[in-house]
Amino acid sequence: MGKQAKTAIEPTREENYPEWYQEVIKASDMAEISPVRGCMVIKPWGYALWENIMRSLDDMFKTTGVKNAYFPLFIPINFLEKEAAHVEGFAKECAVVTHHRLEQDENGRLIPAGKLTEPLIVRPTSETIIGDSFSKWVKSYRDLPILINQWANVVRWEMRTRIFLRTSEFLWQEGHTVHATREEAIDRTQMMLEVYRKMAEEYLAIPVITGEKSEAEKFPGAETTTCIEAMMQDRKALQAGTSHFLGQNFARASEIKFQSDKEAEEYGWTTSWGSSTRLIGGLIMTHSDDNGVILPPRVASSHVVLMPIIRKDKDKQMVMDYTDELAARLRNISYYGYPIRVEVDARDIGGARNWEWIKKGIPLRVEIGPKDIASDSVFVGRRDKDPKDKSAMGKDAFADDICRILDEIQNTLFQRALDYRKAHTRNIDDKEAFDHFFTPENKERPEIHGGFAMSHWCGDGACEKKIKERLNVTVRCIPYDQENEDGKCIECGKPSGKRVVFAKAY
RNA sequence: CGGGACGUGGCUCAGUCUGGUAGAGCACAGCGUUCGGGACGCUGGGGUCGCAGGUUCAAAUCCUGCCGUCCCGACCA
Repeated sequence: MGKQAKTAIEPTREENYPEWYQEVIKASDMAEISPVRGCMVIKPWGYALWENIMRSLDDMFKTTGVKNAYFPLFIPINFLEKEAAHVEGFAKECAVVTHHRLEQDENGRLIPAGKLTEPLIVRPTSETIIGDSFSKWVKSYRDLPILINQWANVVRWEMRTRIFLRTSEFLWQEGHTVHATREEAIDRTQMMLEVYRKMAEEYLAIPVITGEKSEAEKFPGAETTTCIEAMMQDRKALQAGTSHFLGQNFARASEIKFQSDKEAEEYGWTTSWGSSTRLIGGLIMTHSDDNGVILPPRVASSHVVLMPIIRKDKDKQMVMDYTDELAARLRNISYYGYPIRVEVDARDIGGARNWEWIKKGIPLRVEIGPKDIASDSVFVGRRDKDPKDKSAMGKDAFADDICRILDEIQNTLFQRALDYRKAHTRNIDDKEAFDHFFTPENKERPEIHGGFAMSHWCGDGACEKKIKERLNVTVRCIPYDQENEDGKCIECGKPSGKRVVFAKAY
């Protein structure tokens, strides 16, 4: 009769969202903070999720003709210097390597010796180092387009870190392309944004708004930055992927030039696009509840856990055989081209076993005991339903139906998230209503409030800045999917032809 | 980097004000009883009290510095 909490995670989302987030991750065993400031250890349950995300994205990239390559972790400082806006954007958060040797002092302490004549930065992003290679690879229009992606770690020395959402080191992919024409580069930017939208919505079950960033929010050095924006359960916006049209800015900086079919020397048109382990943070904050993580089946670390229930020693062999046989059968089933991922958990640790898997977010939990076996059935719990809501199914029916059930869970999660976003998205045309929307009732301990305000904006950075200073609300994106509509800027009242998404952001 | 809170077994915390043998619950291991159940009993393992100095006969406790975590801000995927 232990002290049984109402929810597996404390505090609840309502009570303290940021702390809930930390606790959910801890309880799921996906990752932990490391002894290194701002860095995380991604544990197997979290890394499996990342592997599935990587695999799906990688397949999609390759379908569009992109090939993988790898570029150095270290970048000479003068490479970064080449693009002015880029310098301004990244210089402050660069980790710098200044020495190449350690020597022991009299106390046995290791002291950096061997100062580098040219310090190196640890890549915060790779436009410049990849641009250097591209400048050598591109001679003629016949060499174009160049379509490259790398899976890598990057370092941005952030002031404030949050596991998965903003860590000093994080894992990501960065795609870099060069094209002969502006139009082709813009097409590529859009194409990759669509890959991210698809990844978010169809795999992670995170509904997103696609659009363009404002001048203030765009990538340093980009001509335009496009993005996917999602609403978390605290109603803040999370940028979950970006695709940049870089114009000729980086081509000029890195001397990416080619001979056109008209025999003229021209600068290439480049793009870059990235998504990171932040997606995992977004997934957690979109779907998880007060009992822990909920993983969408298409990227879930595992799909189903089989939990044999063994009451008496004499049953043990029989129950285990039945379980192992079902595990093998399920592993032979293909779900979107890959085998069903099955865990068998035979630990005798009581109900804690069941709750562990709930907190880890596995889509399906299956209990298998002598009673079930007698009727050739299994006892199934779904993570998109209440923990107590479990039901018996014929074993064959379960195996035959598992893909459909997983899809059902996938769809439920997406629909739930979409409904939530819709419920907290408003068209707001009145400044007072706008301010009220973004102001918590309780200023001391702000409750979950606000959401996405679809409001008119004149496009002036000054208005954007005023709103940010007053409410800490920014233009998250200028959505593509909307009709042009005349209105007045929510801040200054000047005419505007479009609504934009205003929200507090991660 | 500014403001605030905090740092004691894996986790949550007591002990700090008033210096005097490091504690509890949960978790973990063993045995037993239970169990379609986030069980119960007994036994046991595990902590140089974030780090480094200082004061003192004596420091988790007092002083100084540093490091880290969380929250709010500035910055950002």
